[in-house]
Amino acid sequence: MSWAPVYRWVKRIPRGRVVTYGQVARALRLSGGGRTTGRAMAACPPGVPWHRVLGAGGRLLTPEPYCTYQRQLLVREGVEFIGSRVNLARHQWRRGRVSLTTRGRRARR
DNA sequence: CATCTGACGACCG
DNA sequence: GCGGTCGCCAGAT
Repeated sequence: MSWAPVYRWVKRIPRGRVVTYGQVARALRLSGGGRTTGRAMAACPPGVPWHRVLGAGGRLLTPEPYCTYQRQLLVREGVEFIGSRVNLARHQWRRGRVSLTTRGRRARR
C-alpha cells in the first residue's frame, strides 16, 4: 500500500490548522479508518507536516519524544491548547470551509 | 500460513 | 479523566 496520497493530502494543511487521523481516513476513504492514517504517518517522509495530524478530540498521540516536539511546533504556529488537547473548534482544518471562530469573531456575541 | 502489533476511534463503566 | 473492549487492517516476525 502506498501512502503517497496521504502525504499529499497532509501537505495541504495550512500552518496553524490541524486535522485528525479519522478525518484524513474519511477524506481519503482509507479502509481501516484512522488507524490506517496512523500507520502512514508513522512512516512519514521529510517535508510532511506530520505535527498537524492529531488524534480525536485534539489529543497528541505520537510517542515520545515526538509528542513533546509536536506540541512545540504547534504552539509555535499559534495553535491554542486547552490542557493537553488542541482547541479543535478553533484550529481544525475544514477543506474549503473556514472555522466560524477564526473568521470574524463570531462567537464573541 | 498463524500471530502480533500498533502515531485510531467509538463506547462503556 | 482513566482504563478496557472491540473492529479495523497492513507489515513484521
